[in-house]
Amino acid sequence: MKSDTEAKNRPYRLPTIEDVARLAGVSTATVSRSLNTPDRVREETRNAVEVAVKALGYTPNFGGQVLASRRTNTIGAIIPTMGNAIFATALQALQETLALRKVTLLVATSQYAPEQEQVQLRTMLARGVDGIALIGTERSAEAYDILTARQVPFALLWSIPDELPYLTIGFDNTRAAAEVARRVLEFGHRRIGVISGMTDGNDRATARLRGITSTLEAAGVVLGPEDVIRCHYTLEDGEAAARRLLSGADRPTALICGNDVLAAGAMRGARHLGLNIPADLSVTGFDDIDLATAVSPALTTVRVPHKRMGASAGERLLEWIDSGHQPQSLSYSAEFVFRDSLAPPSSG
Amino acid sequence: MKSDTEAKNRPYRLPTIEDVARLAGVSTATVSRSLNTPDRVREETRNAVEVAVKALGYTPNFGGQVLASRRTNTIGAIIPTMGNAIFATALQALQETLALRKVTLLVATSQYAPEQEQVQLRTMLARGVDGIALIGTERSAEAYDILTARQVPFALLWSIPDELPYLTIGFDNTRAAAEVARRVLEFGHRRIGVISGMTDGNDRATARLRGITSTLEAAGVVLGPEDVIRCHYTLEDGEAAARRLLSGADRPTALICGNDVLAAGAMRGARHLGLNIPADLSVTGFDDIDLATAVSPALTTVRVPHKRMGASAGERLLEWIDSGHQPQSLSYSAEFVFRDSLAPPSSG
DNA sequence: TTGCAACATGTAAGCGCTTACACAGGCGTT
DNA sequence: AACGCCTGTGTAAGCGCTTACATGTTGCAA
Repeated sequence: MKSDTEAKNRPYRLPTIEDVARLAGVSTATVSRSLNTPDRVREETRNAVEVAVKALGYTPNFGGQVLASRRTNTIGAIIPTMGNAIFATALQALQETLALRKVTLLVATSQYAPEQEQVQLRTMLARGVDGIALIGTERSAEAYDILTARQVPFALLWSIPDELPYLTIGFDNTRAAAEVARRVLEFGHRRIGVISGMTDGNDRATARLRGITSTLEAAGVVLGPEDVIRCHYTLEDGEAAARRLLSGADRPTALICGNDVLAAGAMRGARHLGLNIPADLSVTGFDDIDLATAVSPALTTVRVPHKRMGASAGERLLEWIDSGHQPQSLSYSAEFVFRDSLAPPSSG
Repeated sequence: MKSDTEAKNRPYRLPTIEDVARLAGVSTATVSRSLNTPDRVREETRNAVEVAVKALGYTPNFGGQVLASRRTNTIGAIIPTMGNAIFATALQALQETLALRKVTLLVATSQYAPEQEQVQLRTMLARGVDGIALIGTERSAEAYDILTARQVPFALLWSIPDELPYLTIGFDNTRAAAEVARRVLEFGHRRIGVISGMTDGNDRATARLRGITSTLEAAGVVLGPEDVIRCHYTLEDGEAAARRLLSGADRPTALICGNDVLAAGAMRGARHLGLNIPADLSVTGFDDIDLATAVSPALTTVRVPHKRMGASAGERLLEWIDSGHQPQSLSYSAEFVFRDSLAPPSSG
């Protein structure tokens, strides 16, 4: 009975290192060394092992490897969503970097929900990842506790240190957003609406909003609560927010948006209201994803170094894992990108 | 010396199942059962174990678990790129489905390159994934050999069986593309350009192109080699292709594109040439990603059941893994979505 | 020739978990 | 009262690999 069942699932048992050793006429230790540290083995022996490996179609068993070496060669990443190309692409850059080093990427999404993130975090740690990449710095102390208790190397992307002792690889969201606001002001706008992402639990959104409001206020443009909308990051949310902001009597002449998706949504909303961009309304985004140049007029936005952050995260994490020492944090700059969606307000 | 080094890396050794067993006053087998099959353990015992687990902060060691159970609870997915939201979102749906069952997702991208895919495939198998999701059906016999030799459950997404005995979860690309062509013809277009993705190694692109050309030909519209451009799937490629197709003397009045990204690129190209859409030129896409409604006019396209494919892939793979039997393939329908980018040609 | 590195390989002890099997005790049936 | 069965738990044998240590070889200096 039992052998029957077994036969159904695994007609032949996969070759083990022992099979290879036997066929090559060496010990399992030598096979292991041949595969992992080839330079510690005589060429002749190495060849014999290689032949045996090929003949049997041997691949090391992952579980055995992990158990014995205490390494999974796996890194985890938890991002808010794959729906936004900015994260998806950063992830791809990370994965490509890791692939060069034979490390694989475990991914999960949090949907911008801290509890979700924590669940995923736990799962990843249980999977024994050697390192973890997370977006942003704002999360529960508990989450950080889990991380540090396990002594797992981790990198925080997208933000720069808030005096945190952790490895961060990011850019100054506040400053970048402030520059957008400054440019909008420079074009002469005074009635300005802001479409921000949800700020709770999201330090990037918070930082950007802070950059915007403080810059505007410094210029004497004070935003009322009805001038700022916080919403989720979808086209529909952006559109709805724009419609609301534009429905009042004293309509804004410019909409500063928390990211390109919201901005594209806002543009769609404005269009539906019969407004012309940028003649009747200027719109700015943030991220500079492809979408920014796919819409018309193209979006004024901020170019976020997403691929570089993804790639660097991979490099630094691997460095940390190998050396046992936390590497230096990294701060990139985000570049303002001027395009046609921003223009002076029509004299009205 | 040795203990020094150890101390540096791991001040406290992580608790093992044995520590838990000792503290709870039971055997390791009972701890294991408490955790994996709680209903086989008396409540009282289970509680004792739970208390011990909490007290020690115990998490099962992944390597040990894998080695003993011959299961990694990990599923791999190899997609062409994360850059296109259609795949990123499908992946997210897959991941969410798996998360419900405590299974994690390993991801990799192939950049539409079969060799790349095969490398990634090997890596994933070496990681001992319990199942694999791949896009499309066209790949080397060798790739299929690897898969079947290892007897790893795998699902092919996005296409429907080409008489393949494998688990496929897809839709009829040919038919969907044919419908697009039919609609374009219905609107009266006769001068038609096609911007297709690269067709080699890409059965979806091939199928779509076939659907388009055969439908057009059946209506007496014969495409010359200069009317069809095959390019990569970026906005820029779409734009460049459109410029080329639109630069000739007898300009097409409609452009049928292999996906929404190409279509958005084509729209941008047309705009730069001073053409008005849809008055001067109709454009159609494929996928119905957010981008399709972010551009103006909104794209006529085909709604691809990407989330459902992702989710179903997860379910069927898990089913296969658990039961040991390959589940039935699944065929979804792809719905034509009419929007403003398609209109009759201007009488010129 | 001898002694001693340096190198190549083998031996065997785990790594932490799951699970087949054995066993004890309680229950219902005959 | 004897029997068999079910339930709950323990015992212990692996799962396949890495690696510290031991052993055997070789080459070279003394």
